[in-house]
Amino acid sequence: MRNTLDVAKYLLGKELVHIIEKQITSGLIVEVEAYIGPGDSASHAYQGKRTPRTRIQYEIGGKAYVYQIYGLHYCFNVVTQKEDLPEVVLVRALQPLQGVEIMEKRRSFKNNNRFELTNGPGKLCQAMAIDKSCYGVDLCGSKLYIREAKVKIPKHIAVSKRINIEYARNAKNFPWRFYLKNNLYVSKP
DNA sequence: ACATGGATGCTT
DNA sequence: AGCATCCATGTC
Repeated sequence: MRNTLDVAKYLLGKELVHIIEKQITSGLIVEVEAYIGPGDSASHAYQGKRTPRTRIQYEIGGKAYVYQIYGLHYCFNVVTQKEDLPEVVLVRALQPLQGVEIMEKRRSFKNNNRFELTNGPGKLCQAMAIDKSCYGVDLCGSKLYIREAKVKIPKHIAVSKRINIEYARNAKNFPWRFYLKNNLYVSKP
């Protein structure tokens, strides 16, 4: 079985697809972070915390963990492990592929830099219309799913510490952020 | 550098 | 019940 750090790296270059009433949007995953359960003080499941929000993290891998943050934005994660092992990969940035105009409309995107359409966890959820209704969705299904991309992009993986977890005492410097080197759609730290 | 924003999960 | 927190973003 793959550990979550391997899954995180594996997901880079894969295509995330969301189909809503024949409106297709998709993008290549170019930036991710791993959140590794009970021992990770940055994880929502730190110390085995079970709440209505984290429930899905304890189910079998391959499902969507979506949560709202700051009352404003959603974040999309992939549950990665077997039952009762709450580990996830947060998707932080996409390289838009299909339905760019739909995404721009959802984001009220005007004269902005095209690299800023989906270069952040909240931005990509808005662009892909991922919200609470996607909580727990099977990512091997046919509505919101991840697949091997037909388009291939360079897969040189860079590593860094995770973003915006200064509160996470011991875990804040863990090198669990992975992104594609030189890819312009990666978020700006 | 700062306001925004509300669900979430703590503590009483 | 009340309250501090937060895996951002956009605009200042």
